[in-house]
Amino acid sequence: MAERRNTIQLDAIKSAITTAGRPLSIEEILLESSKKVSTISLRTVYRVIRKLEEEGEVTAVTLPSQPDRYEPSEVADRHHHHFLCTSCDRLFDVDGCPGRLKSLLPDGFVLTEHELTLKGLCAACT
Amino acid sequence: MAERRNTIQLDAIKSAITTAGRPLSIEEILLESSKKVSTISLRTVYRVIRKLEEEGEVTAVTLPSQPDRYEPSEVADRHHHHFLCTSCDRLFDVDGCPGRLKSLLPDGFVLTEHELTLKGLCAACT
DNA sequence: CTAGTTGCAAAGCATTTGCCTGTGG
DNA sequence: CCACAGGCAAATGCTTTGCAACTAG
Repeated sequence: MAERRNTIQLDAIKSAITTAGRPLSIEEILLESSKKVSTISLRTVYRVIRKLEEEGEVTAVTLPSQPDRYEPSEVADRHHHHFLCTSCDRLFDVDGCPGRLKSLLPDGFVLTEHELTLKGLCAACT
Repeated sequence: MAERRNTIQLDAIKSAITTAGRPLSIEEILLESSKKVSTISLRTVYRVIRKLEEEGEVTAVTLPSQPDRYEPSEVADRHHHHFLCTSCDRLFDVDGCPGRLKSLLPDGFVLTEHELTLKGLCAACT
């Protein structure tokens, strides 16, 4: 049944996400895919992203007081952190990890995950 | 003009925040101060916390998908990070800092702040 | 022939506030 | 006597969706 159609909107959205090299917000995805399909709507971006998310193709990145951003799951699955530019509000991936985290813990605490968000100015905003 | 009254509610809230030793959510503050003033209302917690925040006595801690939590500004001003227990949902302060963060940055990026959130199980939930 | 798209209006949703009546510092 | 507390109901501020009519794979 589930006949799968390959629409230009789906294409534009997928391409936006994989090309960006950083997690994009719904608005950013809308903006970016508009360049290919000028009439694309916010509604469609939401619908497609939800579907890609369910299918496990994209993963959400959540920051405080910020809308979720999305990146390809294969990128998200590689352990990494993020850099938020406080000027242009764009989020970037940062490879590597400071390590030595367990030594920060109080006694009796067990560490299972951690999130590091760096903030400052990106190269374009410096 | 601003006649200042020292109510038992204000007392209970201040005491809850300073005694906890960790950032408390509005709900947690309500719960904790209820032990001293059983009739205290959510409305009052909000009103008092806002005032203390404006006066710079308490500082908000914001996490993704979590209500804000509050701690005394003197604690917040000492650079530290947080540990979120994924079982009891309580947030703890963690002293120290992994360092070596600048080396993670791409070229041309300028680092001004960073936030580290550790997650796992607290001593009580292990 | 239908999955997919649009566009807008409306629905979440969780936190925060307004208001108005009491009350206690 | 007036700043503050209490109790709801309602606003707020987003992000997300429902719907019904179109469009295109």
